[in-house]
Amino acid sequence: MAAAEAAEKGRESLDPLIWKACAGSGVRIPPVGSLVYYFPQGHAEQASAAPDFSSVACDRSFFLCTLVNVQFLADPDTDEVFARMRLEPRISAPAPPPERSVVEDGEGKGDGVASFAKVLTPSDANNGGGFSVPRFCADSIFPPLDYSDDPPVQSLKILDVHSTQWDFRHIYRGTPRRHLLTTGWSNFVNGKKLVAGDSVVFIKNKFEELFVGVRRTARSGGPLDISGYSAKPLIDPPTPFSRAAKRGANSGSGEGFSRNCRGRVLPEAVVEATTLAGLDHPFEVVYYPRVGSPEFVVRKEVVEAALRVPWSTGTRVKMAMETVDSSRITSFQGTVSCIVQHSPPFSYSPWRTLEVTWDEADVFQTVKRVSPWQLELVSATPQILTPYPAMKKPRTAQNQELLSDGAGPSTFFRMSDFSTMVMESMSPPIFSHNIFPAGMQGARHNPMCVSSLSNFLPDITLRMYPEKLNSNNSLPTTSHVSTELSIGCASQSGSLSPPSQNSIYYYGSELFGNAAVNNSSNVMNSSLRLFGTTIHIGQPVIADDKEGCNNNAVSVRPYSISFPYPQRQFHDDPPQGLPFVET
Amino acid sequence: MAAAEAAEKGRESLDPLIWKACAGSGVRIPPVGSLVYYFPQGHAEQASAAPDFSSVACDRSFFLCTLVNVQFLADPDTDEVFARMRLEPRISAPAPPPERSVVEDGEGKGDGVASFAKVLTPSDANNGGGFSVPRFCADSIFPPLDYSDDPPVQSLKILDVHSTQWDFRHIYRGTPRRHLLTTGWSNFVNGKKLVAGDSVVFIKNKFEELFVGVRRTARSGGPLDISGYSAKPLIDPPTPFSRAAKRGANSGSGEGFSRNCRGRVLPEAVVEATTLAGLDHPFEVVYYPRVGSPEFVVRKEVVEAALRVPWSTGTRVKMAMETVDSSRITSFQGTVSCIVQHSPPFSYSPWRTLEVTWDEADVFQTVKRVSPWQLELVSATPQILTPYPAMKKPRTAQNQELLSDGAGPSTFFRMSDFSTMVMESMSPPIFSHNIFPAGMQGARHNPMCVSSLSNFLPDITLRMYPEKLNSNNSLPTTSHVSTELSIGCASQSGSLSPPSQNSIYYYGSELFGNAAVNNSSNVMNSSLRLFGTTIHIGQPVIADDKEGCNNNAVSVRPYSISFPYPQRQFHDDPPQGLPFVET
DNA sequence: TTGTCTCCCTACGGGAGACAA
DNA sequence: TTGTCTCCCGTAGGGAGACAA
Repeated sequence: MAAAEAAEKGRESLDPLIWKACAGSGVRIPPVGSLVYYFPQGHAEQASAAPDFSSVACDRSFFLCTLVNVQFLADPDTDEVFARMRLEPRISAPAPPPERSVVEDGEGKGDGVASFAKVLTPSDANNGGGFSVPRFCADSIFPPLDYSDDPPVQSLKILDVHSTQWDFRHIYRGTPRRHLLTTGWSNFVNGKKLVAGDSVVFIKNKFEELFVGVRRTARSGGPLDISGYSAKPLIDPPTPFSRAAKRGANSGSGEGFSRNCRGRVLPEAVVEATTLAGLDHPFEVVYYPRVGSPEFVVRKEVVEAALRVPWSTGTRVKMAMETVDSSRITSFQGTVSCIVQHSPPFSYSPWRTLEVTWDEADVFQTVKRVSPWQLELVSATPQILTPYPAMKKPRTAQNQELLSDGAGPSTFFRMSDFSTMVMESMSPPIFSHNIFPAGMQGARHNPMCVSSLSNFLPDITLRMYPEKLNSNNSLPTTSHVSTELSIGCASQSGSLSPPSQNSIYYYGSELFGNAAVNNSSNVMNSSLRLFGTTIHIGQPVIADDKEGCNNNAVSVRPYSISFPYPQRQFHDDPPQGLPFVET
Repeated sequence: MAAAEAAEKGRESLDPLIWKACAGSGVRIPPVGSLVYYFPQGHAEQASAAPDFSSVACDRSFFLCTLVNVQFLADPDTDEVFARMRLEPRISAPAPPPERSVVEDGEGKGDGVASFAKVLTPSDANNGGGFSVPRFCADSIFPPLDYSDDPPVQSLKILDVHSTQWDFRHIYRGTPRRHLLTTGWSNFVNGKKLVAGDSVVFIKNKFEELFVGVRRTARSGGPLDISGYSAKPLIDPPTPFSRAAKRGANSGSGEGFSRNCRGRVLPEAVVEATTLAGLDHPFEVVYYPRVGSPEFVVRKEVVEAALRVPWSTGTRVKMAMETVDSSRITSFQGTVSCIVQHSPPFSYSPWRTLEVTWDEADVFQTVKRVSPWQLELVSATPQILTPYPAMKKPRTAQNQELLSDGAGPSTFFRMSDFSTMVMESMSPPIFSHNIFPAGMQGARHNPMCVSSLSNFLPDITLRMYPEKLNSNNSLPTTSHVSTELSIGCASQSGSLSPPSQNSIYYYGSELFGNAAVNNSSNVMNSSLRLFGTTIHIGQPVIADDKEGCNNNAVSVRPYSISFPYPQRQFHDDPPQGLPFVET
């Protein structure tokens, strides 16, 4: 069984609310009983080495399943939380029982659970045993201090995910006054082997009991490469989860666990799960929630809704991401720069098929390729205020060469089986849209405007995604539109509006929680900047993984990086430039 | 396979000479290819909990095997050496190939290997990082210091059993001058988790390379109970060899390994080995050499020779034991006080059937029950100089009740199958003795003299052990006899002499090495003290394990404890009263 | 508000001779 | 000869305010 790989890990389930707080509020575990899609590619991203799928007879790259069981667990060595999910493949899709999962629901704060995460600064992790407690954390999570004392001080008893108690001295001192954890903190840092960049999560439940969780950063020394997934040459060398380093001081110096962002799951477990799924047998998967490791078990409705959207190069999108302190959700905006086609056996997978150039170039570029359901459309009708001089010659010819490469014309999603499933489960009204006339191939290659990717869709894809084509004609948008100067080619007005703003939001809120809804509204009511790319503007590109859309070609050119996100005022980003995704 | 239990332990074989030095010179591993007996009881003594033999169909309690392979290994966690032996059961006994094992051979010092063991004092283990190097160790093992320096000092690079190097500063300083290890010693103590009572073994090979081994004491806190083995209620609770205690400082405090004298071997491995042996399938066993854990894989000749000896209550015996510094072998003398009969399924086993009251009451009583091949006969004809007033009434009646308990009369060794094998392999001359007339049962219950146990042997046993009965008539002894006051009832002159002094010595020297021969001679030429017991005097007792010969009944009464063993002048016993067997 | 610095106090590690068993 | 003590020094841990980002 797949369970063997984590056989001795995580004896008992955690309180789901505590688990969720440790995992981060952005993590969505579908409710038990719901219909989900399982994506082996996403599973493989969590493996310590590249799984060898050559033995898998089935060539499907996603599997419709019923989620029959979820265990909320924690790694005994690293304290990282993970979920073990039992899945039963479903050929046909019976009506899913309407059930809601605590973890899928929004904040969990309504349950009296509050949490605060902080990325450890070098001072927190290295120096003489002190931890700077952000004021918000002290005020909202810790019991109130008696400020009539001088200095105000108290002892905190905090349980970790293994119910081991840690004692900390919480003191409010210094000039100016600040909250600190002193005695006990050093023990904790050593015991948990924390380094700068790791996060601690302080959690208070409705009984005012305190808990502490840990999120590990991948050890610095190499950028976290999660930009894309290629089935062949998975980068990381196998890092066995060795428990060595119990030797004397002279020998090994290891910490006893890997900090690799992969490495928690055995490659064999992925292959096994995929094999079992292909045989329509029940199987188990283990999911470690991490920023940059999106869920690979996703609600059926979420996936299918996302695939109804007419994603194309130049589409303006936004992606919700929780702040590092897990207190809020922020949206980041960008432009679809590339439609990725994976290598076999995942040619037909929608997993991470959209490559996005993010507006905030510095912090977000490491997550370049995302899956459609991670994105929301930005409902903007951008006004092209100034023509942008093309820095490079439009590569129309080259892209057409690319299209004619290989075996036949590339398609957006060539997954006929998936499409079939999508269509089976579609609600009738969606089918009532008009079919957009085909035959637009190569119609307008104006660098100032974006042709829909559907221009390149062959007939079969048009038949499979009728509503996508139709949506290209639906308008108008109701969102506020930025009046800031926009550089480059934004999506053409009227050609990118989502078919149904409501349906997008519905699933978006499913995916990202209620906070995301509120936040998205905020963003929509805020100013909106748009960036373009110099190359792929107006040119839908279907790129193979190996060929790729490398950054040289995409060439992001931010014009202005000041952007008033009111939501970020309480962020706990470490100031020394740790990549956002590592927190 | 039995190997699974130690699957990840001990990757590679050590140099057998280093292994032997770490194990102690008293350890004898039979040579590969030789015929041996395997005793599951001895194997079970090394298990972490009482093996459950109920599933073992075969009721044999020992197995004639060929030793087909030996690996000399070291535990990666504790540094303790152990041997993995592969055994092939043999129904018939072909001529064993004459081969000698390095480890079975005597000192190993002829190979240029020298070693010195020291029991760590509290100062060595606890205090501010120093180790008092005995002068002999510094002179014989360490490279010579340049005594013209002031102070003389050098750096020692010493490899442990995993080839990890440890650096020590060796200095000769203080008034009066003494050898010390300073810098590096504290690291070593912490790294190896040494405590007072543990031993370190410094070893020099013929290339003058230095090695260090570790022998662990059972954690003080309870006396080491290895006095006897009962199949049913094995005392120790299961102490899983957990690698926990990787947690923070607040939680568990474990060391990562058990200091239990049992605990290295899984009970299931013992059952598995016994099961396979019973099916005449090859199997593997792991043996951890420890004082008090005698070898359970013993050369066939050694066992059979020992069983030819007419052991009986009152027999004067001696047992060789190496000094704690492994530099010498010392003999301890005592009197057989009890013949133990085990509970099923080991009723027919010779394992630890002899209970001995040792002359040196304080240091040796913890090893009360021994196997015949661990003992040598003392060829003495003790003179009873003063009648000893019985402190307790002779429990003749009670003992006779005990004899009539259970299913029929108890026997010396009721192991018909073993006897058969012994007889098959016996050399013809041994069979040429006369059969002693039977029917002496209950003849003389004189507390001043010891009746031979053979008095109680039923006919079947007489047939199996003809030479034992015959030996009761063989005399005289040629040994020196003590003129010290002897208390209690010693064995009657003329009734205990061994049939062949030479044969006893031959196997004795096989078992304990050449040094034992020399040493034994020394002892024989020294004065000889004899002690008796107040209870079992003159009463051959066959006791069941559960009923036992408890100490209250046996009641050792030493009269004089000064005993000039010249061999002990260089001992490294810690002075604070650690039991001898724990070193 | 909070990250980092420096100061400074204390505890502990550990190296030395004194001294005694 | 060597176990243990006490002394004493150096370093590291860590708790405090200063100061600046």
